[in-house]
Amino acid sequence: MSNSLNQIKKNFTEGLSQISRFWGFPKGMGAIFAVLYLSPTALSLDEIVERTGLTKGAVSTEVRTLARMGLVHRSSKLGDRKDYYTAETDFYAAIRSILQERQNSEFDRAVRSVKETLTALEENWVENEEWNFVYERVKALQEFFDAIDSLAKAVIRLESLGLSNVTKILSVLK
Amino acid sequence: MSNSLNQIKKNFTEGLSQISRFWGFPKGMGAIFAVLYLSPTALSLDEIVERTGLTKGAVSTEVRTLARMGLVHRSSKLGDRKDYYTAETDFYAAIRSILQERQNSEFDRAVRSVKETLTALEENWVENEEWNFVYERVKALQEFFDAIDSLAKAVIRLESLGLSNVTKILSVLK
DNA sequence: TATTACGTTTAGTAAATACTAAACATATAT
DNA sequence: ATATATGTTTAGTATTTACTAAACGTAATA
Repeated sequence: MSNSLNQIKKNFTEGLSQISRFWGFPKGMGAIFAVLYLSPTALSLDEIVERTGLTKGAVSTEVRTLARMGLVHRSSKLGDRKDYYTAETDFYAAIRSILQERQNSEFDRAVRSVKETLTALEENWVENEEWNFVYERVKALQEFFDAIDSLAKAVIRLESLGLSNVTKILSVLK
Repeated sequence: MSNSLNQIKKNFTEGLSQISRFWGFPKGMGAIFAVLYLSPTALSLDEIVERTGLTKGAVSTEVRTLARMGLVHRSSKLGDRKDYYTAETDFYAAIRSILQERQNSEFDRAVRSVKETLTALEENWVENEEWNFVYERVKALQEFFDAIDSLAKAVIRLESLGLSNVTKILSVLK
């Protein structure tokens, strides 16, 4: 029965919605990506609305952030003023894109505040045990963040190298 | 002035709170970790309450999940029935612990649903173009998740090797 | 056995977030 | 110029999540 495929698609979409929520994104985002990912053709905004059950407004904004993350692509057909959307299928590229997105934003500001703590400690320096202790700890955290940062940058640089290769490399290390 | 150190600590705590929220954890968790991290001595639950401004209930539950993640450790002093808490300072160990925690939980269940989609497609197979298309896509996603999974497992295996070393290795690759 | 010192659980509240419905903006077609 | 088709923004609502206040459980002490 042909209905079976729709049922399967629905299950898949629900699964991706959950995964989306798990990573701290709205579940609607996962659903939108899922319907695009399973569609052989590019979909218009209204088609996405129809298949996800969300409203135009929600789809409009969420599809934009998906595009900014590089998980979907917006295109247009000649002589048709609708926008059309397709899913990115190169997930490694998408990961790079997401990491790059995160480089800026909230996170960077917060990490910077750790570095500021460090300089504040240096500038108002008082030689005593606790001051030393706090300084060492903050410094260690800052170095950790630096390491994370360079790891992220390294991953970004892996233009053509699939994540699976990285996995192989890591498994050789132990 | 000695007050300055408290001010610096407060800024630091606020920074970690934001970082915590950014990664999808309650900001209170970040605050709790921060005060423990900057304390030279182990702190009791009530001391944490005092320094974070949270209530006992909140600290009680959040300190427990921090402990489960391996980010703090619970200990007790002889002849004192309070529990005492300290921050984990080996962040690489903590990362491993968090990854391990996530192995189970929500995420795994969702990922499994993708695999289920795949078998559902195989079992109800209908030979046509769309069916093939959907199958290929779902399969590609499933392989991607597998890669992520083995990457996580590889990282977990890196007992003694610091993340900073991984960074170096990655930077050599490009 | 009653009291005290703790940690945990629970029931309710406040705050944050995702989403809806509808007004709006803009370009195209009539 | 008016109407139509489209995407966006906005204002409000519903849902979820973090947190509070207080009751509760439990073990140690008196």
